Amino acid sequence: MLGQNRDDVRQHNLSALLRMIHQAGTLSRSQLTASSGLNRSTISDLVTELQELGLVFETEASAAGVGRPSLQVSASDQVVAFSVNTDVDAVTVGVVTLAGEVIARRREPTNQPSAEKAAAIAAKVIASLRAELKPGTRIVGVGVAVPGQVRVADGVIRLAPHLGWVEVPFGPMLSQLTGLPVFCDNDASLGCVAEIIYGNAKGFSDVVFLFAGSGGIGGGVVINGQQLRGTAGYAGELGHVRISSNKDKDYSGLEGTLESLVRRNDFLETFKLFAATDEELLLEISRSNNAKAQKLIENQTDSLAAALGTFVNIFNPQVIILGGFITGLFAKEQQRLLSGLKYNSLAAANERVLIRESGLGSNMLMIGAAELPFNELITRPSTTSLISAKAKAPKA
Amino acid sequence: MLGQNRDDVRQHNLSALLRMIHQAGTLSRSQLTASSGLNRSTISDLVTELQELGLVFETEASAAGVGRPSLQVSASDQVVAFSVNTDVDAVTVGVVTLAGEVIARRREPTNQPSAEKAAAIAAKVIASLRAELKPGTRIVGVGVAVPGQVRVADGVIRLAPHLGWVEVPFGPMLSQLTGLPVFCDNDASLGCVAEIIYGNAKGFSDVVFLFAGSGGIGGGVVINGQQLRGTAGYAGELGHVRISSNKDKDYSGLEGTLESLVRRNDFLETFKLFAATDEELLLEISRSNNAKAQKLIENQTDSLAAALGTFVNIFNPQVIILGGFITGLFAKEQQRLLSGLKYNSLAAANERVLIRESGLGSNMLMIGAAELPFNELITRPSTTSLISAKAKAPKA
DNA sequence: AGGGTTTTGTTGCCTGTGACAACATACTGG
DNA sequence: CCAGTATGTTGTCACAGGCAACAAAACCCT
Repeated sequence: MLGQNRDDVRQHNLSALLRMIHQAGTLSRSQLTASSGLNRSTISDLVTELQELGLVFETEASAAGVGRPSLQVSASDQVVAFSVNTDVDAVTVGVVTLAGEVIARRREPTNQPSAEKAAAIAAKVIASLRAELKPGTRIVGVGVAVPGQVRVADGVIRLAPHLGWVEVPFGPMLSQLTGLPVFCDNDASLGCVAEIIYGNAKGFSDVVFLFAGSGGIGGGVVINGQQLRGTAGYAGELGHVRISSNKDKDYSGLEGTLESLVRRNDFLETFKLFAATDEELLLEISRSNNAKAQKLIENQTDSLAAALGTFVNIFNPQVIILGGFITGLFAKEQQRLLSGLKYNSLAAANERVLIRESGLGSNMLMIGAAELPFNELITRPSTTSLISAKAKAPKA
Repeated sequence: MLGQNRDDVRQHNLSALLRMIHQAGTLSRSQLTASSGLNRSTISDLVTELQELGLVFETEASAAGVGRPSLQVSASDQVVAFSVNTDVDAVTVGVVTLAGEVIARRREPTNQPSAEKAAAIAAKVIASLRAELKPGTRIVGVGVAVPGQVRVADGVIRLAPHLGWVEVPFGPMLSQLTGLPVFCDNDASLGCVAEIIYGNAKGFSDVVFLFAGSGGIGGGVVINGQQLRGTAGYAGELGHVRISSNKDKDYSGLEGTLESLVRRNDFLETFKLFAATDEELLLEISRSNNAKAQKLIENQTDSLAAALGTFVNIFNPQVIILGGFITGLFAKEQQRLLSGLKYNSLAAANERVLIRESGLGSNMLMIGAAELPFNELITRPSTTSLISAKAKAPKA
């Protein structure tokens, strides 16, 4: 349907306003008027509708400046989404408000859970968090961040190597257990979205995101404001980009890739650590002073630079966001990384690119995953149905 | 301006219809009704407006089937764009109608022309072709395909290594000489667009295009129906993707890239040719039977496969279109290429990807370049001004 | 040949949406 | 307290597309 009829305009404008409010948290009506280009009276009408839908609320202005103070429009904190991150060592569940705030988070340690087990854990925590929600709170749905390749359309995990999941319909499973709509996507892609809305890529439209955790290297890309997903949702696998003729294989079995060359485990071995949090590892990297460690840092920095060069040539982004232990390489060997990047990319494309560290820390995936159900709501504000927190029959 | 007002709807629908007609050449009103989702009466109204703008014309149906025959709506062949391709050995200028037909083409041989010289040649040929246009013909503008990095916004060529152009405002130069609006873009990007509209990628929304000519390897990418351009228009430099630790440099000075490993000149040397057209070279590749040539073909096929694997991991496209001499590798070593691609990419992403040869031949760049001005017209059908072919004061 | 059926174009009317202008409201600053 | 400025509110208006009824042009069957 390429045509657009009358009703679509209303939907579009309602959606555009809600998106602005969601991303900013709070905006004045006059700001909405200015940045939407719509008439004052139209904004008034649309905001009233959003209010009636229970998605936003208005508050008196804290007058500052000449003229009549504009009403402040805020995203409702009575509208929430659950976010789930299934990782090798834990299942983490969060509650995120439409205003973008993480109001609860619970981490359930486990060890390489099967999909069934992870879904059961997630459903249990969701039920418990749901019971604690304030009365009147309504739920949009559940967003799941998975370290692996996800078929976004139907929530099937095609391959999550560290979890050992192959072709698992995790989305439907969790939906069955919770009775809520569930949306799944790759963790790094969601991290990228979160960084753009609330983090260090805020406001940028062309962003490359690279996250290096214990589960290898994941990537997320946003181009012209749109998430790169590809035909089936498997795009953006930046860790599996081949940059070397090396025969080392990565976790997905591919040779000479970024993930096969920039490895967290190499650092753990060199520092003689069995396990470490990202914070501990970053500290070790920053204060390392022996030759062997330095050599490792330099080699990995060079590999990272080669990959970043390729990304710059392919995407010509405004900013590259680094997350996980590779931020340590950036911090310690910034000059080497930047000159390597220059060396491996075209001048036209690399001259304006910014490199930044991830800015959201541990809430990143919670926020990113919640964007999945929120995005449904924001795209169709007046037709998406919300579910009451206390949907089950209350005891008399 | 995220908001959308009443007038935008009309523009949007007008634009959507014109785009459909442009791509199909001719469509019946009922087809327009069906695929736009708009009402019959609305279509009637919109088509009338497009007709009044002189962009389309209607003809009686060649009745086939029950029911009243639907009027056929065709793109006007009185509305044309000039396309220009500046290459190392020639400047080629074409005239393309809004229906997508190349009605004239002229090739002016030259030798590594300066930007000034190329612009002068192009302007001269445009003037001569313009004089031959049928009276009543109107011109949309000029589209230029350049083998190099182009800042799309203002038509500045940042670097065209083979032409030796650095930071040249070719667009403004040619606009000055012709008095027409001029739009520039990278040649391979335009080839990709052409293949999607009229060629072997017709109808696909996620396409990777790779063209290997005498000027190295260029790439074009379309994601979700949108051309990948990046912040400044330098995205899609697929030839400069690093796939090896090799120290060989490509034409832009980058090491270990696809372009440094898959080289036309290697074939010319092996076949002891000084120069050859693509057709001649493809013939040589297809009938080569000595061990040395075979080894070369296999090596280059492997390099190509590694790069394609990376593209599949990054973009998860529906189809990859190959153009230039690498189609010879695909034709001769298809199995090797496909299994190499599988080896170098994730199963989820590679399982459905198609590989095809370019289908437009020598008109590809003419069509692609013409899309640049046409796209302006199609985006804003009622406000874009067209220029009469005989704009100069006629002699009494 | 002619009436029935099907599909499409045309016309006039209707509804909903955003623009606009006039007015009301709420603040600052002298 | 009044001028100035910015914003919210209200009623009217213009205009785009939907819709229904009718006309037109083909096919099909008897």
